[in-house]
Amino acid sequence: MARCERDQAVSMIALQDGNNFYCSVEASFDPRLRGKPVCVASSGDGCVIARDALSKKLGVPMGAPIHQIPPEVRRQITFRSANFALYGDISTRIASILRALFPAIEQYSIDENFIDLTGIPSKDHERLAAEARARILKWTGIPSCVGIGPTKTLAKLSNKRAKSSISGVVTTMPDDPALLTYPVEDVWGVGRKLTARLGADGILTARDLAAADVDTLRSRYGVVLARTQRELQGIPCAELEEHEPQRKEIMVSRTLGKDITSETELMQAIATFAQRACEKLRSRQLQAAGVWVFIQTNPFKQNLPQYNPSKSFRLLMPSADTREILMVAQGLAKAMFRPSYGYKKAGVSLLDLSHTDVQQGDLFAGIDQRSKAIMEVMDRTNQKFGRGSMGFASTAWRPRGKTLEKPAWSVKRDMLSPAYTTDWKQLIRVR
DNA sequence: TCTGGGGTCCTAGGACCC
DNA sequence: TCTGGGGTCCTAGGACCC
Repeated sequence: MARCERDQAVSMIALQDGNNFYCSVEASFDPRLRGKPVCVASSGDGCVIARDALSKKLGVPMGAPIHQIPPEVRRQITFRSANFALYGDISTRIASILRALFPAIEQYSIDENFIDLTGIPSKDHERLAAEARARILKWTGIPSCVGIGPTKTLAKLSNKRAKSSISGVVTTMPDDPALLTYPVEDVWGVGRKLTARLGADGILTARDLAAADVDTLRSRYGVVLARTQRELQGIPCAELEEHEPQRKEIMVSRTLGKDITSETELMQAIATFAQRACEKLRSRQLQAAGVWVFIQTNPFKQNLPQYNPSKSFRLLMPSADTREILMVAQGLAKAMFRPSYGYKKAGVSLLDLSHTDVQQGDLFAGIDQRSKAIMEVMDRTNQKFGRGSMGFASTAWRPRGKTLEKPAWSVKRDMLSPAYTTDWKQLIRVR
C-alpha cells in the first residue's frame, strides 16, 4: 500500500535513444556495412555528423571535416551522405512501437523519445524499458538504450550512462553516487562555454552542480541553468510535451557547392530555398508574415574579403504563396548583393508563422482562393511524381529525362543511400 | 580542392510611451 | 541649464540542443 502511494507521488520519465542512430539505420539496410566503420556526412559531404562504434574507435571526432581525417583512417571508413528521409521514416516506426507499450511519449528528436512512466509501478520500469529495446531492435534493426529518472534531465543522464552499461537500461535518482563522478559537461543543457565557466568556479561534476548555491548560480548563469540544477535535484521543470508545439520559424539554408559570384546564380539559389521553405510551410498548414534572407561569403577563406549581410521584410498579410514569398526573398537578396564577393552560403527563413485556418483575410481583397488552388496543384503534383516535378523556373532546376538537372551551385551528395522506405522506385532489392 | 542544417530560449539594449 | 522612472516591445546576439 505504502509502495503504491509512493509510486503515485513520484512521476518517472524514461528516455529512449537510438545508438549511433544514422549509422545504425544505414547498416540496417545495407548488410555490407556491418562490422565495418561507418560515418554519415553532412550536407555537401563536408563534415562527419554521425559515427558508429568502430569509427569512434578509429578516433574520428564528431563534426570533423572529412578532408581533415588522415587518409589512412579515411580509407577504412564507409561514408554515407545524410539521408534524412530514411532516418525520419525509421524514427516514426520506433515511435509507434513505443506508443503501443506506453500511455504517452514525446518525440523529442529524430533519434530520441521521452516516455511518461506515470501510473506504471516502479518495479516494472526497467523490465518494460528492456522490452521496448528488444522490440525496437527486432522490428527495425536499431539498437538503443533507455535511461530512467524522475526528471527529463536525470533520464537523459541515465541514458548516457546506459550507453556504457551491459543491460542498456539505467535508472538514476538524485542521490545516486554516480553523480559524484559524472562530468558536468555531459549534463543536458551544459555546453562548451558553460563547462569552461563552471570549471573556473570549481563545478566539475553533476553533483557539484546539484549542490551549488541556488542564488549564486541563478545570478551568475541565469534561469536556464538554475532549472537544470533543480532537475538534477529531482524537481521537474520540464513537462512531457506529447504534441509538437507550433513552429515559430521555418528555415532552408545551404552551403553552396561552389563560391557564387554571379547575381543570377545567387538568385537561383535563393529561389530554390524560398520554394522549399514554402513547401514545408504548407505541409504544416502554416503561413508566414515575415521573410528573412541571409547571404555569406566563405569564412574559411579569410584572405578574401568577407561580407555576411541579412535582411528581413514584413508582409502586409500572412502568405503561403511561393510566388509572393519568392519575389520578396529575391528582392531582399538583390538589395544585399554586391559584386566581387564569392558567396558560399545562403538561406531563407519564414517568420511570424500562423495557422492558415485563422486567416482573417484582407478586408478589401478577401482570401485569395486562386493562390490556394495553384499551390495545392503544385504540392499534389510534387507529392505524386516526386519533389521537384513542378517548380519555378527561377530556381534553374530543369527536368531532364527522369531526373532533375542540377545547377552548378547545388550541393554535393555523392554517397547517398537509396530511399528504401519512402520511394517505390528505390525499394531494397533482395536479389 | 574540401569545412552542416534547423531549431529554441534567454538576455541585454535601444526605441518609445506615459 | 538642469533633467525621472517604469513599462513594453522589438531586435540582435549568444548559448544550447540534435
